[in-house]
Amino acid sequence: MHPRIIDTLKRRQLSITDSRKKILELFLERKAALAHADIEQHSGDEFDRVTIYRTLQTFVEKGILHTIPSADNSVKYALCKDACTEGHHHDNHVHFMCDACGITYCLDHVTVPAVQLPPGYQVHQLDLVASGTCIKCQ
Amino acid sequence: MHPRIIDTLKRRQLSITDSRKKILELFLERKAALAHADIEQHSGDEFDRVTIYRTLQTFVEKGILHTIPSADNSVKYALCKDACTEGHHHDNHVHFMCDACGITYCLDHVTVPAVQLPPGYQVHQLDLVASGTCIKCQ
DNA sequence: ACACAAATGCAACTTTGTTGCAAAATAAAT
DNA sequence: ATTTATTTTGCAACAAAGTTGCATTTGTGT
Repeated sequence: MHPRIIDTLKRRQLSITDSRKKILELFLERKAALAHADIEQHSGDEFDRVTIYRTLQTFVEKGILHTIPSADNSVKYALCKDACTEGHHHDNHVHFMCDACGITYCLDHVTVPAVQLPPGYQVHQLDLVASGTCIKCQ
Repeated sequence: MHPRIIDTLKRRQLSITDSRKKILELFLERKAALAHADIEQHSGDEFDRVTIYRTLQTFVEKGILHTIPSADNSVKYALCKDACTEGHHHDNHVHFMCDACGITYCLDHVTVPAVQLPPGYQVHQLDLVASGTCIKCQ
């Protein structure tokens, strides 16, 4: 088991349960964004669907995961960096979705450039999703 | 009826039907992005749910509408500018989603800035969604 | 080991999206 | 203007995705 799992849960005062450990581990080892359906498959009927929904929701609320918007009604989740505060991710990194393999990555080292909005608009969050061909699918 | 409706449909060689006229009119008069559910409500049981799904799909394929990604599993649709070619919108404008009133706008005059991706990634599309407080909700 | 709190699983349900096909509406041809 | 061909619609049935309440189980702190 990945050493960061217990720590991550304890720091948020979350009970340490099998499903939470397993789901966190999935994210830590895959290093890519996962949709609810992906988790359901890879956890092999170990947990109830409802448990997965609730776990993902809790992880987002506690700042362990963040959601990645998509244009096809399939929200994905990805690990927040530790700096994230609870509730949102503030580091505004770019997401990349590969059209070929379908994998979505957080490009942690690419930051979203500033945009100049018309006067009167207050921005709280910026999400930039790039899609195309990833480095493995060239 | 808005004068552009018939023209927009004819140019794409689409049959001119009640549902298509009505749905196009909704977008033209609201000037904001609409989700499937919004359309279902505002067309008042006039059309079958299936017809709305198919109409939206057709409009996206024909370049009349484009989709706006979201992080909450509720894809929205918005009118393409006339310059759009069929299939996608190429003008890469910014989208703004207001947390207060829930309305999503296309900011047609704000373009997505270039981002420098790591070598090996080929970008075909960039989507930038800003969220916060819109000019009416300050 | 015990009591309390929290999380899970189950069942039932709602909402959302899809598919095939007959009926209806639109477009094209005569 | 009427007929024929094509396209679109509505219905029904279904599949998938997400939600809620509640009893049972699991985890936490003493």
